[in-house]
Amino acid sequence: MELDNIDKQILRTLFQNGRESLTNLEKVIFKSDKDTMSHTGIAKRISKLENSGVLKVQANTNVSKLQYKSLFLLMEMRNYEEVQKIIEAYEDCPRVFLLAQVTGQYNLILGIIGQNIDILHRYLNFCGPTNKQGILHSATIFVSELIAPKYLPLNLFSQDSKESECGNICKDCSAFLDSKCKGCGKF
Amino acid sequence: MELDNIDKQILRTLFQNGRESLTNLEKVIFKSDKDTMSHTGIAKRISKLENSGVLKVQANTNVSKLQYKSLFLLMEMRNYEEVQKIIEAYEDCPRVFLLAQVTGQYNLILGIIGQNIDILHRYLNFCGPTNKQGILHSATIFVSELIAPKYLPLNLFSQDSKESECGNICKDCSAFLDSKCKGCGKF
DNA sequence: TAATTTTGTTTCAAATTTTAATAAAAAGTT
DNA sequence: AACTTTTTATTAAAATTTGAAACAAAATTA
Repeated sequence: MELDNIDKQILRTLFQNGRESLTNLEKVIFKSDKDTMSHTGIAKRISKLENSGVLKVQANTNVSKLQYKSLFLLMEMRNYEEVQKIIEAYEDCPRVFLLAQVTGQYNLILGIIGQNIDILHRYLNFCGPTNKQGILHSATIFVSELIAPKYLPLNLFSQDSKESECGNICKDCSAFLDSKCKGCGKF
Repeated sequence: MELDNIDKQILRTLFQNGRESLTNLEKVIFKSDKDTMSHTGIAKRISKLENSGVLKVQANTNVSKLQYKSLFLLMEMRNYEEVQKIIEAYEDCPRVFLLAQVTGQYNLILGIIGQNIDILHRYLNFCGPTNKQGILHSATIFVSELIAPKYLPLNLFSQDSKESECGNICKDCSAFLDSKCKGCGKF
């Protein structure tokens, strides 16, 4: 997918305000431009960008404002198959705000979020990826301040109670039973 | 800032589609709910969330679809002052999609993005944060696949030609002069 | 308790979005 | 080159949505 200047202008403007009206987009994008485009044309551009999977306009959340805490996990797995297992288990975990397969000493990086440090510790100890098989080595890095992005695309407030992919059953967990942890998706 | 269930529903729904109309939000949020709220009420909730800095509806971009490449940098700086210098220099860099101050062996994590591997290498060698003073140690981790978030809030297509904070002057750079690099904000 | 602020409702005109019909341009085929 | 198809954009009208204003209720503060 190649983007032309109009596409980039659209992305740029919607980055500032994702709910900007089409009529305003028309004005803003072509304010100092020789060529113009109708708001209907812009609407079609947006649909095309969305349908091709390049653009998604979303509610991003400033987790610092909510006092949430986060950490990064660097993981070295025994082999590629184990990497895949972790990815499958945790890619939809509501606590995972970042998941990347990488090359070098480590082969996975995860970003994990929690309502407070306690919950993060509990996650690490009981149901997080570092409890899985196939890990040769891992490093935990606590975030003292997340500077960018200021607003993160987080499905924090997911209510889906579909079976968790990670294989952990909250109702078997003492932290959950003691109400110290509210379980997946109950942020 | 505390969020109640209606706020969470709003965030959840706008996470799925940031341009959902207020009228639809009303229908979706209260479809199976005993209490309801007018679309005007929801609009006021959204404004409040935005004004308090918790929510921002933005265009997020799927960088994989654009074939962009990325890497993480872990940096250990000599002292806190040097950490601050890097943050000030790079927090607004259009290539930096992630910037966090952390504790442990390293004290900074950066995520860097580029149109291709070449540009990333050039950035590392010439104008990236690893060229700054005060670095005791750094590790570069190339991303082979970014799994989550699928859509990143990136100001990739920024056109602002305001002076770059990083202190590098593109017009003094051979890569820029040779058109091998298009400079900041010219994605 | 009273005053103030916050949060929400209703109503309705103004603004916006969507649809459909059409045209022009670009890409693909013979 | 000529023709067809596909893509992209325009206009205009209809349908929908938004936002302002006036008001009411609830929560907060003095």
